[in-house]
Amino acid sequence: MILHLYNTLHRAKMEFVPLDEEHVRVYVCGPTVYDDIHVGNARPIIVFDVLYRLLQEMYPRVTYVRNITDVDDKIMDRAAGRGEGINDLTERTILQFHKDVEALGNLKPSIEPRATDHIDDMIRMIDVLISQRFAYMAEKHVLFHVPTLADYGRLSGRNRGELVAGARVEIAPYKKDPADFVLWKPSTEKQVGWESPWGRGRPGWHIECSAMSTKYFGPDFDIHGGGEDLIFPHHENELAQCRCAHPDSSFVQYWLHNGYLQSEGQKMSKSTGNFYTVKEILGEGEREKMWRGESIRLMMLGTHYRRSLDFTKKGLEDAKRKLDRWYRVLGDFKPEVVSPNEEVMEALCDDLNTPRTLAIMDALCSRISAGREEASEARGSLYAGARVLGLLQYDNEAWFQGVMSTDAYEEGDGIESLIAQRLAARQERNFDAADSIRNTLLHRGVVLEDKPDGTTIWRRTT
RNA sequence: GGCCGAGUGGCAGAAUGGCUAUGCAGCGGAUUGCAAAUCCGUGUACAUCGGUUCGAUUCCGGUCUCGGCCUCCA
Repeated sequence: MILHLYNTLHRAKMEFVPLDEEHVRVYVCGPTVYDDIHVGNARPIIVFDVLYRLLQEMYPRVTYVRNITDVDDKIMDRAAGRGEGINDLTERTILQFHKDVEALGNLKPSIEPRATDHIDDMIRMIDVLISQRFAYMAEKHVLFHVPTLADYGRLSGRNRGELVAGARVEIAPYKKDPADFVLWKPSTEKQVGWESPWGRGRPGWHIECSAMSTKYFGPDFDIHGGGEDLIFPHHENELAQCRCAHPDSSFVQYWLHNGYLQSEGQKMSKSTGNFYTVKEILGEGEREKMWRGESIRLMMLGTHYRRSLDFTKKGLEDAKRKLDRWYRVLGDFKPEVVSPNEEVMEALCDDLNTPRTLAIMDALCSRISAGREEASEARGSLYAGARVLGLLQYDNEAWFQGVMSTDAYEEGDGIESLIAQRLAARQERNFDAADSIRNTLLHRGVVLEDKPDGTTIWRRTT
């Protein structure tokens, strides 16, 4: 099976050939930890988690690095605004981040480096750039000099003339060239900072990913991913730094970028508050807002990763229903072999075509429940397909009846006793009483199903 | 203004130069005390105008519309 991936650098789908067949290396830009992640931040994490799982199916060893940006002006501003220490803010945010991404069914990355643990690596790289005359000092800043790299702009498909012409931001007077960007900037006494050959200061944004990817992978590696908004300037500048610091290397072989999210048909915007945080969608105790992480995940995978996706409550409901169906069809089935079938692999190997994968799995599901399929084999395929997507990770009972938050629901005992009362009423053919109990439970988010053998099962609606 | 991407049936969303996407919703039926779940059957599409072609939703060009990026936002 050959994996094809859309490479932003070449604007085309290309066959994936790893630099080292024995060890595939993937780097993805992680969060800046000044606030809880929103559903837009969750998309690249889910998408590249699927890529990570797929690569693990195909190659003996995969290293997945996803960084945490814990030094940034937004962090400093937020902490100052709250009168809180920077470490308190970042530690708390990272804790919530880990809860969120786990609830969304993501594997842990192999390495999760933090920017603040790699200041020395950044300083060394900046030093090389200065000594090779790709960077210069000006008013306590160190700046990368863009004209030193002839084909700067190759990744984002723009030239310097366009950049300068379209610049919306005021250009700092100490820049030799308007396109030059910061590698190191000075910190005041009160601001967080580190000693460096250029005085006490802190790194610019782009240098951290360059320094950390180089540290863990060396100057060349396979895949670098992130949201499409990172193409410019972040990834363009990473590329520039790395190619200048390591002139014999081409840095990243495959650049992958996921599309943006909209929210309920509107642009997601922090200023209008038009976005959901992951924490919010996962509920934290409010039943109406409570959604399973897997519902969010499935919804995200229902649209191809490079297209824009409208995040809606209706979409979550659809995803939940689809998962119900899959869980129902599988029951307590656990297969011995969990390799996805060829059809599923083919769809995923076509630039992670998850919508097509889902269609294949729906077809499997229909064939199983219509009794037209050698059930255990089809169930195995369904299970394995779900596994490579990071879905169906719950036990059946936990999915249908489990509580997501301890204080959110009544105990299951109350439900069982009401079901028993209803059964008695039905046996007396007192259907009004029976229906009233069913409605009571429905209002508590519990749906009943009477089975042909006279038993009644129940499940939660969220 | 520059660059990039997209426009598919009621909704979501794939593939494809000629052949059913799929899911949800709808409609008809089976089943059920009623439901729920499940099954069977069923309708609706390819923004627009040209071009290439035996044939285009699919390729090319124009138009319109929408979205994204244009120095620190995934």
